[in-house]
Amino acid sequence: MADQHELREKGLRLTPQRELVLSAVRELGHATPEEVAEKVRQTHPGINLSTVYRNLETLENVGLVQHTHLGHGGATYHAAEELTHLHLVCGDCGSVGDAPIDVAATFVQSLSDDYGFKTDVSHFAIYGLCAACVK
Amino acid sequence: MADQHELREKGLRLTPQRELVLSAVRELGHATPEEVAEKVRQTHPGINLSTVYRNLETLENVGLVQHTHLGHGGATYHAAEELTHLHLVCGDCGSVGDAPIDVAATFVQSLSDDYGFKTDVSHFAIYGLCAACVK
DNA sequence: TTCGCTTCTGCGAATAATTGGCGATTAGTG
DNA sequence: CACTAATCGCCAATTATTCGCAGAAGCGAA
Repeated sequence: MADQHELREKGLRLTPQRELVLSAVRELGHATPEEVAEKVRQTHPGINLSTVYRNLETLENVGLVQHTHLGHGGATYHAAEELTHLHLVCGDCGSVGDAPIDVAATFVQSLSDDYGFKTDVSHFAIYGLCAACVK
Repeated sequence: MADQHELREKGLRLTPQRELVLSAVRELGHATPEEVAEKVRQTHPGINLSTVYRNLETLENVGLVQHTHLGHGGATYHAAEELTHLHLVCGDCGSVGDAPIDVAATFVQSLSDDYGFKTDVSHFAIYGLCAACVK
């Protein structure tokens, strides 16, 4: 596994739990801590929820994963690599759609030019109504 | 107070608590339920947190206030009238800046044209780094 | 003004989500 | 192989929000 490298390079110990959490996040795409825990437990039942929370936080600190707030209470986690899209959260049906970040390019640019605000497009959910619910 | 009208027109009973919650939201601009409760208690100490939560929800249902998730866990509430700006949340210092919604006009338009997604610009926080923290 | 129906409120318990403490375990180093 | 510090599992503690219920109050009608 090249995983070994990537974790250890960040100064982290390579524990099975850590690897499992990371790969669960990668496989799931979007996931809440609870969902990550569930996924991990499919193969390794003993893993504690606290451990999942702590590892998500650790992995986030070293930049391997990131979280987004999709509106409700809970955060959802992504692998850092695949943060190439925006989240379109439907306030009605709750679905989460994707759109390429390019759509926001000019918007981000204006915020930067006009306000000096550097938008973190990846950590940023967009609320509204999806096409299906608009009808 | 014209307040009487606006609440009763929506089919709500006009209770002191309700009015207090609404005016607290208006005075505070942004506020968490907790902050609203605190504000209200400055003049009327007996008011329960549950009541604040319930009234915020009720007021939201009739469109007088709205909530936004600014990233952490808690929601913050606004009066509906003043929802003419975006929230620029700084992930570093935690500050919440404002920008007129116009900045997002073309962005919103693209999402609508390309994805049929109707963005609720008012209920939508933007993450990033504020000008001060970028330096 | 009083009456009665229904909506609110206060209170306390119940839930959910997340965090923190602590002793036991284990990765990584020499 | 032994040692030290990071990490884990377990569980109690927080924090945020919701729920159930009995009593109080708003408001239209008599």
